[in-house]
Amino acid sequence: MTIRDVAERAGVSTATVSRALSGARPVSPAVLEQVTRAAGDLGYSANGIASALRRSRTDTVGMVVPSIANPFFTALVEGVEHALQQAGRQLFLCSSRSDPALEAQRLRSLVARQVDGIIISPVHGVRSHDAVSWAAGQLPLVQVDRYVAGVDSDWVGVDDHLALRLVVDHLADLGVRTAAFVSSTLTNSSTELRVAGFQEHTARRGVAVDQVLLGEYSIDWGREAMRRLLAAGPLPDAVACADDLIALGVLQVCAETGVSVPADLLVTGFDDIPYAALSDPPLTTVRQPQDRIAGEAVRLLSAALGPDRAPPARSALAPSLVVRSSTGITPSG
Amino acid sequence: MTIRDVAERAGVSTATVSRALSGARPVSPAVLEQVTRAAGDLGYSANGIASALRRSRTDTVGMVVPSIANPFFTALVEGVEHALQQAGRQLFLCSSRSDPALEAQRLRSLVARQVDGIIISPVHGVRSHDAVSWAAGQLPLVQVDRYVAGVDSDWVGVDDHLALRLVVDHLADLGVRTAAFVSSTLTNSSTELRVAGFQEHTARRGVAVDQVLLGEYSIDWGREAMRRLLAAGPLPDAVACADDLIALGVLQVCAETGVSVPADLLVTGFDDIPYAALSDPPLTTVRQPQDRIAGEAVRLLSAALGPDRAPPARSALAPSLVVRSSTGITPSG
DNA sequence: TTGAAAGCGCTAACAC
DNA sequence: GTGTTAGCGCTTTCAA
Repeated sequence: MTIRDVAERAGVSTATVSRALSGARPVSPAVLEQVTRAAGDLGYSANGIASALRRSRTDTVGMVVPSIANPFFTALVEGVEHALQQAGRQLFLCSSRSDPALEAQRLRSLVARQVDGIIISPVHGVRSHDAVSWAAGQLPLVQVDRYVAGVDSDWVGVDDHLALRLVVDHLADLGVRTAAFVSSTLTNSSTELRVAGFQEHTARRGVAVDQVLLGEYSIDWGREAMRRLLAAGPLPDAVACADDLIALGVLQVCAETGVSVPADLLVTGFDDIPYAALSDPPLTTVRQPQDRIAGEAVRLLSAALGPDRAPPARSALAPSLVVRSSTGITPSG
Repeated sequence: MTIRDVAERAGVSTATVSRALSGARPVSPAVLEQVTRAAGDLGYSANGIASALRRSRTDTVGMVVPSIANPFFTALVEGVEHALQQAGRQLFLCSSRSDPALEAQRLRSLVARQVDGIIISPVHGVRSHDAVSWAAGQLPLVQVDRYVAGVDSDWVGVDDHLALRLVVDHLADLGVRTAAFVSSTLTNSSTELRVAGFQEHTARRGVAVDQVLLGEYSIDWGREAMRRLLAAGPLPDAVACADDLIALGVLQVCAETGVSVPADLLVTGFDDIPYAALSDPPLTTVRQPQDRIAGEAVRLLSAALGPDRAPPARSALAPSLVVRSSTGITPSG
């Protein structure tokens, strides 16, 4: 079932069928009618691979994220998919599973499959460099959320420095004098900026930094980190976390061990995933404008796909603070 | 930068380059070395589109799910991606956003892009029929979790009937005499089987069915349903939910309105998403063997990609009950 | 407006 | 083990 079958049935050339079906060039109404009918009768659907080879474009965009289980990335992916769809493009989604080697493989695969462009949230600030840099040299590429330095590409994400200012100011205003920070090992831009922001703003507000614990972005690491804080001696006034998953793990251990939040300890997260409002107690967190990040990423990529070469853009969008019970009034208080 | 450039540089034919790089046929060590070096020097990476056109296969599998924000599907997707990767295939992921029209469009697009096969969790038991049936006629297709009846394809999912037996027996054993069920509108196989299972097993155990509320699989619908139950008068002894998102919404409203779970009301979910253990109180739920479902789906698809045509397989895998505080002892009790 | 024909980059016969 | 060559299905010159 190829374009030739349709051409024969409609009594025209393959060129005419192509033009009629794609609408690329005008075709007489009578012929259009015939071709449309013939294609319909035959149940013809064009071979996108052949078309892509000929046109050397696939109308497909690849996206690589460290995890599709993390609701933050899920929301980002949904936003990107939606925005792309409106631009008539498809999304080819890959998970790098936080593994630079797998990430490199995914990028090679996307380039081999001739996607028109790539949106990536790189795993690692250093170990992702070569693969991302190579890919950016092959085709238009936009980094989201995290970025690797030294790659000539656009970036869109949240203003991490501002975000930590919102968190620390909120805690300091509540009278916090000592605070710990639980984050991921310092391997990418976002993480580094969040830790740096925490250090800077606590210093500015005269809040003593109790501990900075580095692990990974997961509930399990949050649980582990909270256990370590408990084992280390007297708790600080607050624990700020670099993402909501960590914070949810921290809250879970608090509930298990009888640490009352917020009476004994204030806890904050980052991302405002849907489950942040459902924990015990509901979590105060930083809301990222994911839809705007996704939309901007697609916009930048579309621009990069166009003819004119613009200099790399970096846009840091403003986050907002969502205050819930984990730093607020306890229900029984 | 094509295979011809590599061939010229290596001083061999394009066919030899193809053979050397793909390993499809033996090549002398010296030539292999030359070709590899030439390709490396040039930074050559093969054009997968051209290769796909020639071989008429893409080594790519398409997957369509109703939502990538639902952690249940996220876990399923991760499992499928992992299993495919081991089989040397890539995943092309699409979200149908629970919209049959969008789902049909995604299927058309996947077929046009010549994926080798499709794994789909259909949106709707009836309205997905035509598109899924058409796609199944074009290429190998496996349905997961949900299915549309009357399509000649494999299916893998959980044994919903058994699952509801586990839930109802657990509740009945705890002394529950009246129970409500909160689910999605009856539009697909899973949902129907869960409601039917609830009805049947409550009847068997002599538990009176208070109400069956049908909406959608979301936290918001869980909230809304619980509000309706509160407004309707005396609460039943238990509320069973058709998925964890609904149950989390129910629990949230309970917490807000002072309904003590499990003292005043028992609540159960379905799926055992990661957040089911983090709610207030932690949620008793049915654990689906997602990894096994994903693995089995890929296995069935691989079989369907092979030469021999087997009759459609239906495998319903056994779930297990995970008991947590929402039906257990209250911490203060 | 339409058709003939070239060719996108690759791989698989088929020869040697 | 290697080269020559045809052709996957489509789009797009070019000519009519």
